[in-house]
Amino acid sequence: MSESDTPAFRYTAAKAGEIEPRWQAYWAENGTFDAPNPTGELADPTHPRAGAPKLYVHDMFPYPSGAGLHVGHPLGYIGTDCYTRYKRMAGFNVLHPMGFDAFGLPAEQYAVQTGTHPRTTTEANVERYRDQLRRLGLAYDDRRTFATTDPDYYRWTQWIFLQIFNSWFDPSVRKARPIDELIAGFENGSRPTPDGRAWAGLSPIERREIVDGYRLAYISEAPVNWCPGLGTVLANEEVTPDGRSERGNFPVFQRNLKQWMMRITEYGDRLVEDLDVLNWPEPVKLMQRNWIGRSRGAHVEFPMDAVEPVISVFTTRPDTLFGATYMVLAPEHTLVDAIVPAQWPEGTRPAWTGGHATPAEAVAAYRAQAAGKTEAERTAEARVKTGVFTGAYAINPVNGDRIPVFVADYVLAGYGTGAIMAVPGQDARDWEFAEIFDLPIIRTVQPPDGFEGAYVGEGPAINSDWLNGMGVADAKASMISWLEEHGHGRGATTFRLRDWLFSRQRYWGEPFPIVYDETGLPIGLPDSMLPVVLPDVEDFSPRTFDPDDADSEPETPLSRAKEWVEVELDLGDGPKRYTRETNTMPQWAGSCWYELRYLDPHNDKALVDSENEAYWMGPKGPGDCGGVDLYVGGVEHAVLHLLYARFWHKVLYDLGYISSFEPFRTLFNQGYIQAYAYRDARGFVVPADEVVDRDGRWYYGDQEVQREYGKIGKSLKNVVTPDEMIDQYGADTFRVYEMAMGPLDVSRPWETRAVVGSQRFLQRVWRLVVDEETGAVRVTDEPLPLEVRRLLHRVIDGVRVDMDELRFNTAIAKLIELTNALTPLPTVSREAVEPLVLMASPFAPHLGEELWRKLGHEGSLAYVGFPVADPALLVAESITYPVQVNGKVRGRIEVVPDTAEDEVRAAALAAVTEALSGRDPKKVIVVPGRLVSVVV
RNA sequence: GCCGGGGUGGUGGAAUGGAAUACACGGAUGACUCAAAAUCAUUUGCCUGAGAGGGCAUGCGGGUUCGACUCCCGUCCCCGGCACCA
Repeated sequence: MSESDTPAFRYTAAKAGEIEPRWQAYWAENGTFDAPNPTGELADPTHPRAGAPKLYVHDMFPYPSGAGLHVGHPLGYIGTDCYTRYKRMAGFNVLHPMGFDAFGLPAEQYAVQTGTHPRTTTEANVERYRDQLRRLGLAYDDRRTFATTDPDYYRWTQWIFLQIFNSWFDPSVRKARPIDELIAGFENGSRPTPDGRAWAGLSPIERREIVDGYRLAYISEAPVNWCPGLGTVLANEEVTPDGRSERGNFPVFQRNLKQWMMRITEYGDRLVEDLDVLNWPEPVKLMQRNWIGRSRGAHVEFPMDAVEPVISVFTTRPDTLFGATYMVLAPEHTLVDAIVPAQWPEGTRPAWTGGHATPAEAVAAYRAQAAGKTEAERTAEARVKTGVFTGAYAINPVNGDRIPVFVADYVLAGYGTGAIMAVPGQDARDWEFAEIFDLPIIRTVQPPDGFEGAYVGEGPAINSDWLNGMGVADAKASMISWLEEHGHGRGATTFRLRDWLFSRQRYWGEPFPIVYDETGLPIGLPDSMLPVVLPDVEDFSPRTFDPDDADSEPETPLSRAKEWVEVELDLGDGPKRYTRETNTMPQWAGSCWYELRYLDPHNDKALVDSENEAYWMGPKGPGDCGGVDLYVGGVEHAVLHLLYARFWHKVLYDLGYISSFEPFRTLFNQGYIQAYAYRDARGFVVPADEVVDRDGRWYYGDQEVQREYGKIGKSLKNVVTPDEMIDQYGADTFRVYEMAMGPLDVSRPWETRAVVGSQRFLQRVWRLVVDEETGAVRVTDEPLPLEVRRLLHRVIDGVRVDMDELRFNTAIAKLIELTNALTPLPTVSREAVEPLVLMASPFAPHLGEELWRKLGHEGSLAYVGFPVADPALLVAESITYPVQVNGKVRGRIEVVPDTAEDEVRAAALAAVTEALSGRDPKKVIVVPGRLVSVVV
């Protein structure tokens, strides 16, 4: 395009490039988007929205990577920005903050490669992100921003850790309580110690060990996911189903290691139940329910016929107990050795022994074989059931039957009790195993006629004594009562959810506010010693290993900072030597509570002032959970972040620090912007922006290439950045395009060549106000033609509804319609243009401000009321009725509103006489205001 | 395997059980221009027809209804989650 030919005052990328930074500077100077708190340093009673209804809108904050933003990243941010700008205009006191999730692996890995300190790269990346977001015109309250790596922030992350460390879960009230209350109970004798010993008779160390066993944050030596390739342990949530690390895709091994855990399992019931009150997408709730995996059933005790130990099993189907024909223990089950007899019992079938001379040998061989398999191998083997007889028999408590006990790896050590009663008639896995080992199958629920295999459905109980004829639910309840009465078991609930592995062997994370004394037991530091600042070290690389070296030992980077680790402190009993905890917290820690800190970001007395928390996040009434009014982010956080954040929030609620018991009342998952990538014949990716489309085929130079659809990324050579789009079209055009592409929650492909449509729309809006040749404002005060006025009010009405429901694509379509209706009019009326500019401004805020100013207004439009439709004008002047004959439209009639039904009917029949071709209508349906349907 | 979500023009998408395809991209034609770009105007689901019109279309097959993209049953395909969880 040649500069000289373009009208001097047309809205172009260059014009946008001049307007946009000017308004961004104006907003920053005037603190336009600062939201007043009810109290504290951010209170402002003179603010235009002080005392107005509040709205807290919150985005999942970004991890500022070295690569910067691509066009996909800001989709949700633009969405919340449009929404909050609209709501602010509509009268709400809107809080919309942004921060940075800046601890984590990439900065550390980059640091290891380049020798730059992670803080240096992190700070540079954060600055770059701030600039990129600022250029988009996002309206944040900049006073409330922070990075999780700021010591002022992670001081409170550490403080919350200490609250969790200093709490225990009291099942009788189903909530966390201060650990001091537990200790007081032991001291005054109102609470017995777990093993019944008298508290007074215990040594201080024994007492500390007992108390440590109750803490919500605790150290355990338990099987954890050890990833030698990363040099760190990982949470279950960070391990893929095939047993590899989600980050880096290295093998993960089960190892017994001493690690910090959080007792999230205690919150299993509440985490499941409170999902019901959340306004979240159902798929996300379902994923959380599945992850937590609450199962209700019973524990049943099976005595052995020859030895002492009793085997406890968990079952969800106590009603099928009469069909339990054998038992299975996980290979790792601790009772296996205790029940194995010296010899195979008389008459043991050869197929059960695995060819071994004694049960001990058979079990040992099977265990060795099972332990040698990785998770991936176990899954890969198509789940053919394997196992071996232990030589032992148990007694089915309900009928006294003697049933064989097997060891098999289809029973998992980590779930339930690690042992099952096998009911092949009602369980597909047990059925398979029973067929292989030729074990008896007893049906205890009547299947439908002709049914083959394990029947897990509903039906009357059979072969089950007093249960016979009962439905499954009744039979379960009846069996549980019987078990409890006879001391053979009790109703029980188990969870798939495991406790949260909370320590990592990394440098770039929050240090634990924990030291160890000479006993080796952990001691929480007092608040006065926070923050525990991450020390500067020479070598911040974690020790990594050969990814397949399962026997390697974790080594934390902080353990090499000797002068930091070995410390003299006075913890109230005089100066003593202590050793600091050298693990760091996982990346999730910082995002577990950030929604609270935005409310009161500089408070150094508390993580958040309770009045401010109650104002922004408090429950709106009895039964309401409180929380952020709208939380927007990707569905990839459906379990990890969202589960951890809910857990911390509930602990803080239990301890009385906050009034909301859920962090995010409403959740919205935005879709992803994806992009096409192209590969040549050899399978190599070619730059997407150099591929041309000819007749439905794609060419790179003269060679044809194949198109695929997927993520935006460097390796796919299809990255488009917001900065490029801003340079080529301006931020407003980019914003409108992203919002107009489709519904916010749907993923869609990026298409740069379609962006021009959004620019044309903004150009037309601009042209309505400004003469492109002279720059003069061309708006008049003439009244609008009535038809256009009616359209204007229909658009206002529709746009408000769309905005409230985050349906920005249809809101923009309506604005385009209005613009297209105004464009051909001989004069441009202020009556239409001002509402149009106001309605367009959430999407194109810089253009909106500029035109508002040109229209003669002072200051910013951020607090000007959003247009309101006149209901009188929403009623159409006349109504067009389509007239259907046998479901097909054969004519139309036009009538004034409120025409009597008889009249409409007569007019309609007259309009379709030709189509009726003399036939008599059997039936005529008049839908008022809609259509007329004639049946012949 | 189980559980979700989704299949509408060349493309992104629109449609409280009531005119399918709004709005935009792309395409076509025209105006302006020496020309091109930009802009503006017209047009654009498919088939058929000179035209008026007619027929067919919301993955596929049924059903409910005066009327179905929308509700119900079956089926195929795509995307996502979980995966021996007793």
